[in-house]
Amino acid sequence: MDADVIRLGRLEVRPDEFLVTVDGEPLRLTVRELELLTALARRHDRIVSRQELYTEVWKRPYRSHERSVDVYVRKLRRKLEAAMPGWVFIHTHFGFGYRFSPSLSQVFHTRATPG
Amino acid sequence: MDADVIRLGRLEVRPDEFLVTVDGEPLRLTVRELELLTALARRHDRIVSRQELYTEVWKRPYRSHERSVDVYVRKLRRKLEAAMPGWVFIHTHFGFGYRFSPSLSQVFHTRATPG
DNA sequence: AGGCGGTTTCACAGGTTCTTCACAGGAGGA
DNA sequence: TCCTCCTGTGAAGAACCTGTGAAACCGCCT
Repeated sequence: MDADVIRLGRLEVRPDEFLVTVDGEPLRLTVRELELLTALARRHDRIVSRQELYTEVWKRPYRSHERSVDVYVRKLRRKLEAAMPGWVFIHTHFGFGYRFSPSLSQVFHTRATPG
Repeated sequence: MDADVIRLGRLEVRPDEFLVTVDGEPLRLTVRELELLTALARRHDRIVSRQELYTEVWKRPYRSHERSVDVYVRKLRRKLEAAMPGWVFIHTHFGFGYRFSPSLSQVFHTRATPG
């Protein structure tokens, strides 16, 4: 069932080993965080609904108004940002769900307003 | 229920993936916009009444004087025109409804009126 | 029992999208 | 042409969705 390794640039996810690394350095994640990240990474570059993520990770029926996915997206974003500053990983698709696509943040091109 | 892919020239609609592309580039649509475009594209080259579109997309009974379909046709036309300038996608059939048929705009052949 | 790390739920703030309205513009018939 | 009905369109408030900190909850260990 588990793919061996999901490699996305500097990020590596090894579900079978309960391990995620950035530049080879392990990321300290909890069980839920790891499972959600794995579910997202397996579907990288595709929009995935909360329902699909929830039923896969939490293994129970999804109720609308369920916010656990959002909360764990927040936790993942924080840890991923800390490990790779300036990168964005989890993109929100309003009304649809989330999409996992590591990409350099636009913010890095801003500068002080001239004049 | 959902057809996998609706392909119409440079346009591709993938309802199951919440995705529409033009020349492979994703189009940024909202939920309603995607649903209406999907409903239209599934019936391409046929005239479809507002009532049929409304009951399929909005999933509630249609009232005459309902203008939501018109408003969303406007939104779709704008985004499609931006993605493929010079093309017309949604044709109005006065008194009947709309028809989805990607076609090159007549405007491209106009010139200053002679005489 | 108390502490601890992790998970779930809650509440509110902040955004985005949807619906409705009002008026302008256009089409078709008399 | 004039009248009526239909469609195009911008705008505003309603409705809905997401971000987020923090409290509540839970199982485990000491």
